[in-house]
Amino acid sequence: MIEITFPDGNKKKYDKHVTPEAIAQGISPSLKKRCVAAKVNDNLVDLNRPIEEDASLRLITKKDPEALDVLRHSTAHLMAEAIKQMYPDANFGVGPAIDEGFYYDVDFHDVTLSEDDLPAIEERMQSIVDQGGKITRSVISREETLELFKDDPYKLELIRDLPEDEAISIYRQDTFTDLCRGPHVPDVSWLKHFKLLSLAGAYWRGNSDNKQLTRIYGTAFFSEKDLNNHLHLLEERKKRDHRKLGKELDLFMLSEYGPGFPFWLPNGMIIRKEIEDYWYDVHEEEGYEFIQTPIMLNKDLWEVSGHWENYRENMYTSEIDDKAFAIKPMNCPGGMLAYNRKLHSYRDFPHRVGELGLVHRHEASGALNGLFRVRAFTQDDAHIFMTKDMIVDEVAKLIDLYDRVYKVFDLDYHIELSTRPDDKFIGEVSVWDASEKALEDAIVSMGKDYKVNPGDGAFYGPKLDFKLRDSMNRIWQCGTIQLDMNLPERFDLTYIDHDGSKQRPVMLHRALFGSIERFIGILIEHYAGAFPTWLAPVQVEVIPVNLDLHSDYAKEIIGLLKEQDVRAESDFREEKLGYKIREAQTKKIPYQIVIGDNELEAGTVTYRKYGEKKQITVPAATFVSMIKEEIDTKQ
RNA sequence: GCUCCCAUAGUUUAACGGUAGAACGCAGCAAUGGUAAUGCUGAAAUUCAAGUUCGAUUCUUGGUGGGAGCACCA
Repeated sequence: MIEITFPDGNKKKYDKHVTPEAIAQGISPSLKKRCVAAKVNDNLVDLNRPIEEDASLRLITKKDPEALDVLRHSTAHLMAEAIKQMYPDANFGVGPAIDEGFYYDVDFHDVTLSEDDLPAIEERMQSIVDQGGKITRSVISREETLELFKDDPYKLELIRDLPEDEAISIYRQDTFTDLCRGPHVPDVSWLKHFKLLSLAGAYWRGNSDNKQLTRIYGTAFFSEKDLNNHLHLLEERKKRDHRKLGKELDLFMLSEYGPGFPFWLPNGMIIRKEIEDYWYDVHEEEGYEFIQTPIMLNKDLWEVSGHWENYRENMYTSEIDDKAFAIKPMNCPGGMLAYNRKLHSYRDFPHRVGELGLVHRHEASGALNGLFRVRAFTQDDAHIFMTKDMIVDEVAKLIDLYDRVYKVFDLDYHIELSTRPDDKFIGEVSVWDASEKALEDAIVSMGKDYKVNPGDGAFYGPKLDFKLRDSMNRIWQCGTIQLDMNLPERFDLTYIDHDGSKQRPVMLHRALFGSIERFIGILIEHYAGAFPTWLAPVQVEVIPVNLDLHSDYAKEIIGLLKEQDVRAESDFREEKLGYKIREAQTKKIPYQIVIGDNELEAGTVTYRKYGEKKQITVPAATFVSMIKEEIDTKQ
């Protein structure tokens, strides 16, 4: 007999070799039906895997997050089986479950697959499912495995990399056998709701020196409904694509004359200026000073900063008067020069210096993507100089600031702490430990949760990253707070301490939006182009019912709004009311006002808010103060 | 940078290797209106370079740009 401990702490005796499936069945047949896999001593295993000794057991049902991974991994195998049947020469790389689905990397050799081939593979997958079949696991010897996969070069490579003493498991279903750690669903009949989505090249083992395989992406769910919801989400993301909306709303453009160098158009400029003004306001309140450093500086400076050595391939260079210059890829070196222009006292710390700095980086052509990845962008940078014992308070203050600003944009976030890399780092381990502790203390003091990424810090210091979640469930890294132990040394930064001695300040880099360009790209998709009133390029569209009778009153209303700096417009073309209303809607203007005889006589306006159906008539002055309030509070 | 895919008026798009067609937008004319498209008329396009062909938007090669990924991303 062995003893099984359940998640609620209950213990129960079972015969040796009992399977999780049998245990589930014993509890209730309906539970067994919902079970996908099990966690035995925290290892995810198949339901029919016998348990040999005392263990803790957690049954994984369809509701558990791990269950989707199992399902999707099994669907990847199903896809591989279908592909093997259709393309017998295909060789397989790896085929894991990922966040929203799965993929499998396949070497089709001389065959080039296109997206048009995916439906046929899907059909084959479906017919395999229709035939039904168990998925079974077996453990075989290394020699047997090597023999079994002798025609699969990628699998052989994976097998050779497995530790000598590790048991090698394979999974079989019907005609298909794959090297796999598992676990899998017990039966292919579980795999009903899947969809193949796209394909693209992917380097074998993620190394650009290796051959490129064809990666096929797909997704799978337990129910038709979940699958459809996910497909709708993907469609909605496509609809909100900032490149599409940016064109429709005339916010920005890209030209083939400047790949990766965005142009800001009048509408986009309004949004950008609002955000920058807000940034200056809020930082001024927080005690920041502002600078702007040159875009181009002598190569000697980049040698001091280390960029010439470490970042050269991403820098644009030029010559001035026979001297080598580089366009800045980061703002910090210029900021260091500004700091060093004079002596600093501990009394002036923390010394906070902000810069909306335009940087240029030569990104690989294939990396460019709308406003998300560009070659020229504005960092909302700041450098803060202080003493060691100020770190906790200052970082806490920053977290509070970030928290407030992200709320304004209705963006959730979580914090990740990246710590000292294992090998490549500068400075003393004890200093690193203290710095990491300071960052942690700051987070804790603000009552925030965080996740640790061990070894993910930059070589020059630990950092906090702020990962935003948008309305389409995507994660974006925007904010960052990084301690820097490198540049203060390289630029020999100092301050005068109490006792008159020269000391080295602590410095941190921080950005709230990261890149203004990218942040606006995120906002476009987050809001689906329907910006909150304070950001909207046009805030009010005034529509007269009859041009002859109501134009003057329309102009009067616009005058009232403009007096309060509300961006109001009217279209005095000879078009029908319905036409103008439709246009205001397609432009996603927050407020449309219709005025006719009724409004003219009563001195009122009839407004409708974007996204709502109801029409409300109020005195003109009431409307003005209402919208003014909404704009001022950035609702 | 790599693999695959794509490139037609300002925008979205149609055209077996044989006259480039539409919708929106723009301009002109008429219609004067109450919550998502009034009608008529007009101007407006084959990404660039080479090749195959009697003839190329269509086929081939290359350039440029874009997309999906990969790699990259202090």
